Amino acid sequence: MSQKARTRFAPSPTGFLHVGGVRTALFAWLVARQGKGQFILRIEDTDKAREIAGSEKHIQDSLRWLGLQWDEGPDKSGSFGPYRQSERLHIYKEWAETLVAAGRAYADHFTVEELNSLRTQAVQQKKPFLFRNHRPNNPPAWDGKLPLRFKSNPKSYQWQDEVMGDLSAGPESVDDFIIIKSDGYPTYNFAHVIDDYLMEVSHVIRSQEFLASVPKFLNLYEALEINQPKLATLPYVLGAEGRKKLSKRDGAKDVLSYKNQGFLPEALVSFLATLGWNDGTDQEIFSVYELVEKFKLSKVQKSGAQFDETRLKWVDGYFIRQLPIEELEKQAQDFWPPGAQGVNGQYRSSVLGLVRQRLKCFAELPELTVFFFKEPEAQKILDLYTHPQDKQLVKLKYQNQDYVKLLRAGLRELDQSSFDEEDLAHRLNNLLEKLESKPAILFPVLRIAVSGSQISPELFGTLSVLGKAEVLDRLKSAIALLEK
RNA sequence: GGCCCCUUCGUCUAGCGGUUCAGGAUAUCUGGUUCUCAUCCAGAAGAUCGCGGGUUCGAAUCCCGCAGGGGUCACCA
Repeated sequence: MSQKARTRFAPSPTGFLHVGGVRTALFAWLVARQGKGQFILRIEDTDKAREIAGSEKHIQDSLRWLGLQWDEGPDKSGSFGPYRQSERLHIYKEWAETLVAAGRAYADHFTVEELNSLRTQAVQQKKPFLFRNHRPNNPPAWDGKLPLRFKSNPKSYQWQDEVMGDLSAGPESVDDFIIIKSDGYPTYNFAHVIDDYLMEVSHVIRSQEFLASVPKFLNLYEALEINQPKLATLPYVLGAEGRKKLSKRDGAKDVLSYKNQGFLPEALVSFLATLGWNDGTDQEIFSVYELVEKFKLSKVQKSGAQFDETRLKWVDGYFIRQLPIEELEKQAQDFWPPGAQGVNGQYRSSVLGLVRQRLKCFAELPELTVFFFKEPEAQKILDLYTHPQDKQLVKLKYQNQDYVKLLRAGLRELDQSSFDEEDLAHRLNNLLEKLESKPAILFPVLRIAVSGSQISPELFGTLSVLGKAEVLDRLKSAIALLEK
C-alpha cells in the first residue's frame, strides 16, 4: 500500500479502552503508517449521559503506552480540527440544515413512548421496525428542539469491504434514522460520516457491530453527495469463555491493566496484530516495524478470534527473552519485590539475567526473585528439609544430620571459592566426587538453604550473584537451624 | 422475527481446485540438556476442514440448501 492513507480511531469516552477496542486502533494505525499517511484520534463525545470523566485521558494513555501515536487529535493541532465532536456541533448543524433544505431530513414529532410502542408492535408482529413506515406527511418545522431524522431513499446496495469482501443488503436495511438528537448533539450515525469526510479519512476501519448500519451510511453519503471512504470491517475479539464479543461487561480487561501486570507493549501489539491477522507465512511474532511493513487489511480474518491470555504470555515471554538486558531492566523497574529498591543496579541486572527466561510478565518478578533481596524464612527452610517435594530427596529420607553433613561440606568448599561461576562449578563438581554424591542431591540441598525454595534459577549462577558473604551466611543459618 | 456476517486441531492460524487422508504456533504429555522450575532441542497426541447435496477426473477450497454461532433492527457508539 503505497497510497497515502488517513485513518482514524474514534472512541467515545465512556470508559477504559479494552483490548478489543485497541486492536481496532492498532490496525488503523498500521494502515496509516505503512501508507506514510496520518493517524487521527477523534473523540466521539456526543452522548453526555454515558460519558465518564477521565476516560479520554485513559484512552490516550493506553494508545501512548502501546506506541500508537496519533498525528492529529484533541491534544495536537491539525488542519482538520477540532477533534472532539462536542466542539464541532456547529458543523453538524450546518450539514443538517443542508439536508433539511434539500428535503432530506425532517423533524421527528414522536415522543419516546410513542416510538417504543410502535417498536413493541413491530416485535409482536415479528417484523423489523422501520421508522420510514411511519414517516409523517407534514412534519413540523425543525426548531432544534425536536430530533432530526434523515429521510432515506431505500434501495439495495452492493459494496466492497476491505476485510469482508463483497457485501450486499436489501432496501429493508435502509431506514430513516436520527441525525441530530433533541439535545442538539448529533448521533454517531451522522457525525462520523461528516467528520470522516471533512477530515479526509481514506479508510474507515471499525469493528463489526456497525456492519448492519453500512447501507444506512451509504444512503447518507449519497444524500450528502460526498464520496464514500474505503470501508474495513473488523471481526470481533471474543472473550475467552464464550463466543461473544469481548466487552467490558464480560470482563474484558483494560489495556492499562496489562501494563500494570508488566506486559511489554511490543508483545501486546504483536499478539493483538496476530489475533485475526497473519501474513500467510509461519511467522508467529512480529516487531512493530515488521507489522507496518507486512500488515494488509485483505489478510485480516473474517471470523472472530478468542482472546487467549496463555498465548499472550507466551508472546510476552518471548519478547522478554529477546530484549537486551539494559532495555529489560528499564521495563522491569516498577516490578521488583520490596527490598530491591536500595540495591545497586548491577546486582539487579544480574538477577534479571538469571530469571529472565522463566518470566512471562513482570508481575512474576517478585515471586521469582525475593530471596535475592531478603533472607528466606527459617520456617520455610525447615519445612523444605523435613518435607521435601523433590522426588530424589523424598526417596532418600534424609535426617537433619545428613543435611548438615552436606551443608558443612559445602560451606567448607565454598569458603575457598572466588565465587565466579566457573570456580563455583569447578569446586562443587569436585565436592560431588569427594562426597560421592550426585547433583540431584547436593544441589537441591544447597538450593534450599540459599533460596528457601526448591524452585529457583540454576545453582552456580544463583550463588555467584548472591555473593560469597551472603551465601556463607545463609549456609551457616541453615546448619544452625537443623542442629537445633 | 426480518436483515446481515461468520464456521479448519482446546486456542491463534496456513490453505485460495490436484505436490495436503490438512501445515505452523500455543496449550497438554514424553524424552534429552550435570539439580528443581524455565529456556532450548527432539517426539507424541490433537481437525472425518459445521452438516447435506451438487459441479468436477479431482473440493477445506466453487455452487445450492440446512444447521449452529454472532451482530443489528436506540434521541449508544
